[in-house]
This record gives sequence, C-alpha cells and structure tokens, in this order.
Amino acid sequence: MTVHLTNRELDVIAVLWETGSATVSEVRAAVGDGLAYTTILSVLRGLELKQYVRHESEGKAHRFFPTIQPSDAEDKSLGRVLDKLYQGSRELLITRLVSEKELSRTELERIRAIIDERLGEADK
Amino acid sequence: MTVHLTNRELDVIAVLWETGSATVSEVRAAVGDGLAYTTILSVLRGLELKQYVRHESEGKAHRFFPTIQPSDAEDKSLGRVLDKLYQGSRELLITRLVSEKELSRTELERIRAIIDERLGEADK
DNA sequence: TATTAGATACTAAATACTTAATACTTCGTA
DNA sequence: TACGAAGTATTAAGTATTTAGTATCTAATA
Repeated sequence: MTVHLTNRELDVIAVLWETGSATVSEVRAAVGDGLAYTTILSVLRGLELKQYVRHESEGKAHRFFPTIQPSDAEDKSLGRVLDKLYQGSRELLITRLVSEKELSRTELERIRAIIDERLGEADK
Repeated sequence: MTVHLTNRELDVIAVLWETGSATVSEVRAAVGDGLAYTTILSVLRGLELKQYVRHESEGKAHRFFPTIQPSDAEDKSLGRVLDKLYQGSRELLITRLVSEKELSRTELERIRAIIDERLGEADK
C-alpha cells in the first residue's frame, strides 16, 4: 500500500492515531489553528474517500477511526527525508539523531540495548 | 533560519547538495521524471529568489550552487515526521530505524560506538 | 557579421491543497 | 410535533505548487 498524506491530512490523522478515534469536534480541538468545523470535516471526508479512515455513527455525529497506521505512512515520509536529506543513509540519520541533546541517558541506554540485541541475532 | 522547501524544490536542491554545483541541464538529467528544461529552470529561479541557491555564469549557461545545507532543511522536514509519525519521540524513531534490516553489522557497530561515546561524556 | 544552437526570462495554464460558506439533516426536548 | 442546536453534505473559492510555452538573449563559428 502506498500512502500519500498532505500536511493537513497528516495533522488530522495524527490525532486519530493518538486518541484511537475522535469526532470532528474533537479533532478540531486537537488540531487547533483556528480552523472551521467544516474544514476539519472536509479533510476527514477526503481521508475517508482514500480509505485511510472510516467512521461509525455516534448520536448525530460521526466517530472516525484510522484504518492505516503510522507505519503505513512512514515509508513515504521518512523515505523522502532519508533520500534527499541524508543521501539515503540510515546510518547518517541515526547518527545525527543520536547526537542530539534531547536524548536522555536512559533513552540512549535503551537504544543501545536494542542495537546489542540486533548484533546478537546476527551472530546466530 | 527557517527553510521551507516544496517537494520539487527538494528534488532539485538535493542534486546540488550531491554534486556541489550543477547547470540546469545537469540538474534536469539527475532529477529525471521527464520534466521540461524550463521547468527545472523555473524551480531553480524560485530557489534563487528565496536565496537558497545562487549562480555564476559559465559560458552562456548558469552554474548553480546551494547556499543552504541539508542541515538547514532538516529541522522542518524531520521535525514534522517526528511529531506526527513518532509522537515527537526521537527514541521511537531511532528504535524503528535501528530495527530495520537494511543496516549492516558494521553500521550497527558504528552507531553503538557513537552512543557509547555520548554515554561516556555524560559521566564526566 | 549573420547564423544558429543552446541558454535564459517572462508569463501563465494546470493541478493539488486548503479552507470554509451555505444548505440540508438529525436528534433531543419544550 | 415543532423548534433549535449540533451535525453532515455539497460546493466552490482561495492559495500554493508544478509545469512548460513563447519570446528573447548569448556566444561560438561559418
């Protein structure tokens, strides 16, 4: 599946990913930006047309659920960043991320544990 | 500096980052996609207007040079991917990247070395 | 210096994305 | 059951992005 999301669509579906599901009003509150109710509705309908979300009735409103996961969108978004900004090198990107100040000691240790695990596997 | 690049602009300037500099024809060949010569020229002129590239004369043609670096564009592009697709968690993104098959043992080891270095620093 | 291939400048059409107005519908409740 | 608040459907305007046509310019060369 090749998923393409516009910026605004990503804003909107990200709310659904975080909350699991949401009504138009809830998405609107979460996205902020002073957008009109109908604007959020339009975006959700577009997403539904593409079958990236679905809805169920809840009273007179709709409750929307994502039908794709973040991982489905990663390929395209991350892949592009990777190709164009890091010459396609995962190592380079990881190196940059690891070098950033935002990571705590604990996080670094957890990451190292994952790497160790991967290296261990390869031994078999 | 806040850098905003459209998709096509990113395609184009990525060529300049890779090659150091290029003429319109060279960029066109690298980008592919069957775009007209004048299309690439337009994009380059747009980039020049924003001062993300500059040019020098070379015969009757122009040779274009990037004036911004990949790192200048990272914040926005990567930040967005991070926020929306990984809930802003660098750890989560790194974990996903590290778990991918594409990484060789050698790369994993180099990454671990960088983590160890970072952890060492923190000890001081 | 007249020609011409190859290049740029200018302009604008086509497409994609974002936003929201207006009309219509639904459901609780007076 | 008539009303109103809250919701949805339809439609389209506004904006940004992508693409390229046409006119013009430049520099090598016959």
